[in-house]
Amino acid sequence: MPGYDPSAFPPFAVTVDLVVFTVRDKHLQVLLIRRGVAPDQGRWALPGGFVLVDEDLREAAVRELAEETGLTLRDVHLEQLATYGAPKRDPRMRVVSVAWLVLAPDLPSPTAGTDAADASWRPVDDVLEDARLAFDHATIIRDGLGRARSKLEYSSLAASFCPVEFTVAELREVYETVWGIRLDPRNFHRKVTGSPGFLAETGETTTRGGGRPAMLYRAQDAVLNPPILRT
Amino acid sequence: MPGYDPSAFPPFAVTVDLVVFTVRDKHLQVLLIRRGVAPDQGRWALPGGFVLVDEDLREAAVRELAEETGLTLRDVHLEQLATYGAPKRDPRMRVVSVAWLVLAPDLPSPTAGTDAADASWRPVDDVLEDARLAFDHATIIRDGLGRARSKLEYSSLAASFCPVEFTVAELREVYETVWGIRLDPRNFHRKVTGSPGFLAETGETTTRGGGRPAMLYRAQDAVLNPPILRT
DNA sequence: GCAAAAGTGTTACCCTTACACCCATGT
DNA sequence: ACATGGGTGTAAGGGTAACACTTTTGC
Repeated sequence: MPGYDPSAFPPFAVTVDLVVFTVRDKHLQVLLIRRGVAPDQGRWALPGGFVLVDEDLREAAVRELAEETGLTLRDVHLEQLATYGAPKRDPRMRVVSVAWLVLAPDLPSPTAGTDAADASWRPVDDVLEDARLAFDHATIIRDGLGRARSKLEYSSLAASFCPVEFTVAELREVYETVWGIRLDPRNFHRKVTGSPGFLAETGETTTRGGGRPAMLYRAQDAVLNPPILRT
Repeated sequence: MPGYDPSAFPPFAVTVDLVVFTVRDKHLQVLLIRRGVAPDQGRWALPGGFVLVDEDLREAAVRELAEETGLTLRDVHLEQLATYGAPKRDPRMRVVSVAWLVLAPDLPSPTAGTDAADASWRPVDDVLEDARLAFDHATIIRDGLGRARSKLEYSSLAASFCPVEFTVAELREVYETVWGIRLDPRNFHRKVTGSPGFLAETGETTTRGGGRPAMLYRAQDAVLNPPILRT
């Protein structure tokens, strides 16, 4: 492989696709956009777009996130998921797409004020059942779901689904929703409040949710060694 | 974003880079190739190359693996690592590289009979210290090392570093080398032989390594739920 | 007072850990 | 016989899981 010859390699288009998850109404939901043009016109697709000439991949993801949802890095967790580049995944041309996983809190109308008028939250389970998704986006969402589920186990990422200040019960609901299981509220409480580096007390309480006032916490670090209980 | 206009998006070159790890001489080693041309001439680099027009990304990784090392999917574990596309990572042009993690057994002369004459195994620790690596390949290797270390914990991937038939002690040496720790041979033995779906007995034994003959095993499934012990 | 949710105490159980001990080979 | 590594037994300790119980609010 001697020095590069511009005509020696095929040109690709490079895009970013965003798998934006949130927990809303006791369901894990993913942000989708209805395609207005062919191919796959009328189908749901992941938000995303082309990477610009002088733009890093993460920059492109952040930009598209802001353009299509109004969300910023202060609001969400963002990490690279995987890259998809099957030759015919887009029938028009050779497109390689770098997919990003975004975990967002259930903000009020996160898609308002954007140009993506046809964006909406859809329950992940439903979406993967019908699977009338554009391109290979069903696969990408499936991969994102797997990543999200496994990462909750050994990180404190669940807090990314919560507002800045949240209660232990709200955090527990995230785990229960994403994993589709029930957790013992008492053991869960002990577990997360006893994990150093996970939660930081705010000193304030709230009675949203009813019952005895609950302590409000903020997320603290990032990774924690022993996994969160699952039974 | 109306229909695609071929002149509306910038063209990229897309490559694959391979982070091939093996355990050799009690050290985790990575396969590197000395660059013969500018830029970064004379520096060590990861094996890799351009993705072809009608080729899937994984196909490209498999092809490059065979071309540069002679290894095939029957020999190794291969999984996508991450994608790197900083605008100036290659000074000549805009290159997006999809990196793949390869875990290979310590085969006899795996680079023989290939066109990559300057390929050689280098201890990962040394490589990341000097860091006279081409492009952003130090970052890629670091990411690959992190992935390999964490994946050993909750998968049976360690067996990918072993020959087809291996002893429990050989498997243990993989963990000890990759994690840089010592494991209790007796507890380790109980742990792995007691994990259903991890090891399959061959019925044969070997005395390589000395002492009492050791049972030979083959790798069985892929994932196992409880993590391997680390103390 | 009563319902509802927050949070604490307690105990059985299991898995890990540490290490004593026996087994089967080569020399 | 003895060294070397393979493999089993066993008991202490720590974390999990299940659940009784107390606390603090709203209605």
